[in-house]
Amino acid sequence: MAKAEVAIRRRAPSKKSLETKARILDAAETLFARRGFDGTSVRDIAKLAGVQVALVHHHGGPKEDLFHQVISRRAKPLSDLRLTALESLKSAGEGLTVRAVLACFVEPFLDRTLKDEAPWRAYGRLIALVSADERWREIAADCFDPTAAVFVDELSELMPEATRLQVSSAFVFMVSGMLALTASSWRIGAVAQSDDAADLSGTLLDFCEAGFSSVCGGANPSA
Amino acid sequence: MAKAEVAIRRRAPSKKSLETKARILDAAETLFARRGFDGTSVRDIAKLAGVQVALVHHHGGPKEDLFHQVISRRAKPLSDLRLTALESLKSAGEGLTVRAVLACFVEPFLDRTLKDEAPWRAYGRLIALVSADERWREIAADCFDPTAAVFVDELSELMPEATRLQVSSAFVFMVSGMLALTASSWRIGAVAQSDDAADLSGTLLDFCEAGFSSVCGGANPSA
DNA sequence: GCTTAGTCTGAACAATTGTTCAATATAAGA
DNA sequence: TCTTATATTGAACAATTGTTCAGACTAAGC
Repeated sequence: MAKAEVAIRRRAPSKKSLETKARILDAAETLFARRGFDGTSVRDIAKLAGVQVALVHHHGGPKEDLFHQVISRRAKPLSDLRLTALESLKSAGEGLTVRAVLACFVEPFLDRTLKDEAPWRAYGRLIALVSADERWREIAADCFDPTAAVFVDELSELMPEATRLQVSSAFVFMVSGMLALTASSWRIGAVAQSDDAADLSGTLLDFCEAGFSSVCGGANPSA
Repeated sequence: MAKAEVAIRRRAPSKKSLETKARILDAAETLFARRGFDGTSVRDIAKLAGVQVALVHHHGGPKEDLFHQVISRRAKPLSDLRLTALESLKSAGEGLTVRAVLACFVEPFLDRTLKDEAPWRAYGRLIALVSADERWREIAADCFDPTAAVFVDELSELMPEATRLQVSSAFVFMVSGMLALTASSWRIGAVAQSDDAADLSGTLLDFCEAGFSSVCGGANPSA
């Protein structure tokens, strides 16, 4: 991350400067999502944010740091949404099914990236990009792996017969389906007409619930 | 595609020149897969191929055309593998199950991108990139949609209760899982130790067979 | 109100980008 | 063998890239 994070601040950043930084991150998020890291220039970001090129560096540091900041900015809130959903499900005492746990992971993401405001839509596509590119492995590990581990643990407890590899594999399949919905739902040809996001989300859960039970259920794993 | 494709040839290309072109496409494939379209420069490709920069243009045309050629070069053979597998399955008279049809689509791809030679591994990652980026929608439609349509048709016949949207959605989930295995199997933490590709391929089929039967089976779709 | 850390501007840097062109070497077709 | 279409070279083009810097502006903290 940028050295600005480490430097000793003698004055609190003004509200206006915080707004500027947010505007820069928003612009970067939009463009990185649309054209990828290498397809986006710092100048494009500056132009969209309505600021000078040097100001992007001032607030975001080198381009790679800026990218990292864009990813991590929404990662924490997203993880919180997922983990609190899981916590409240567990504290409910009943209904702790595989499907319900999967929903705690999938729905906070899809609710925002499919239906909600534009920034989250862009962020969704961006996550799909990051997850597909081994180049950003560190960023992905930093921002998403801890929460994913919690869910894999929970699922493993719910399906004690399954090996860790089986649960992890099924989890990756589910994540890939979730990201496909956000980033390339246009692949589902007819989907354009039916804009009911809840349907897609539900279909994904149907698909993955059955998939998990098949892969991680009590069936003979070697046959 | 390049105008070179349209131009009237008065002489057959020499064997050496065909080799050069193949070498350029190989280099482009490797680098595009590793760093994406924008992250790869024509000069990088030329250097890896051991030729002059201008020669890349001579054989591949503009960068976008070169990219298109790299994708389509292996698309035809791949489609043939899938379609002949499906044909021989159908002509066998029996065993025409959902899982068997899915295997006809998945296995020709995973067998090569997971186990086989390096060029196919790179190609697999490249397809994942193309599929995730709406920018290459035309290329993807050109190279893969026709074959995909055949399989969706076949699956729809096997599961007549399902709507086209349900089959398409499930199919997209399966494709996304398949691409995740090729391009980001590192996401499955422990997978590095078990290098048995057949296991992953089989796990994906288990997962998707159950998913299809859940989403496209006779269950009440609106409840 | 003064001081100055922090914000912002405008311009410039060197490096790299995709593409083009004239000239040379090579080999296919007569 | 001779002609010439094609393959290949080397150099150059203008445009864009990420980054930096000195100076002007603004407002936070005394």
